[in-house]
Amino acid sequence: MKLITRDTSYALHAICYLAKENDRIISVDELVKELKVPRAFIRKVLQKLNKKGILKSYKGAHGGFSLNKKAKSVYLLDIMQVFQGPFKLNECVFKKKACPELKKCRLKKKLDNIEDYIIKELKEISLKKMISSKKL
Amino acid sequence: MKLITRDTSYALHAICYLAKENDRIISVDELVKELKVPRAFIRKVLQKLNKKGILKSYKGAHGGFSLNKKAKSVYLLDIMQVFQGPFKLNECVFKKKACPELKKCRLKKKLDNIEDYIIKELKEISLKKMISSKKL
DNA sequence: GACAAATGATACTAATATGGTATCATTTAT
DNA sequence: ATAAATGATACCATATTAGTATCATTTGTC
Ligand code: FES
Ligand code: FES
Repeated sequence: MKLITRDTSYALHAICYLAKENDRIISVDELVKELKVPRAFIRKVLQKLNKKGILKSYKGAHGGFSLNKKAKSVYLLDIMQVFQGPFKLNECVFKKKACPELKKCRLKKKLDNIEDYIIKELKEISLKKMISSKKL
Repeated sequence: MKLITRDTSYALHAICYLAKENDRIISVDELVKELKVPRAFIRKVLQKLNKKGILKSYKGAHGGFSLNKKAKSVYLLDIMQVFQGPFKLNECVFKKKACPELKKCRLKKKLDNIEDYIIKELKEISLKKMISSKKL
């Protein structure tokens, strides 16, 4: 039961590396050397982040990637959702038909509360906080 | 990105039903009729819960299942872990070798904090709370 | 302009997890 | 003895995750 998949993990580490290097353009080659991650896989990850506007890409010789936003306005939740889609604790599914007890079910309400909390937490963690050396 | 799989969901609903019926022995047939869930699947789910000591089973004619614990001492986390294994936000994996920055990595620390929080939350939700009609 | 160095786009494969089914063995109330 | 139940297991289908490979396009440099 994991909340963060491999691609999200690679993305996080790549983005953290980029953030620490400020606006330097960094090639896939450099990232592969630094992070020891499969080249083809990380390329796909970076391209996706570029399409979502989190990274900027530079084509051609001496090309590469850099952050497209301030480190304090990139959030963990956003990165997770790029690769893992929207967050849903429990769909409350019984086959095809809508859950009959939806309105009075306490379980569903509890789960929704937890979901809201997790989302709030993940939204508060900015890239800046991640790479900071300060506590919390 | 879902935190609760289908089998956990079925388990929760079955267990809630059992809890509401106190110590009555309830057959798979009854559960299937009540919950409209695939018979073979729910059987597997119930057998697993029995092995883990959360349910008691009664074989033979008029057999079935009942709760093996007080509703206030069965927790959501336990049920989830029966089907989904131990909770791990992020394994911090770079291929086979241990993560080199494990000790100073802030990202890892943040994720661990979130993980701890989720576990704490899920541990606090007892079956009794789930089926209660009171708030929170 | 030729060329090399980079990313863009896309299609493919392999491994694992999830969701579900089927079958036969065993136990037990009647 | 028999029918009604669970136990144990093996199997199958689909989706997701993880990873690879290939060719097209862009761009700096000689
Ligand atoms: S989760 Fe749907 S009624 Fe409980
Ligand atoms: S998660 Fe391992 S060094 Fe950051």
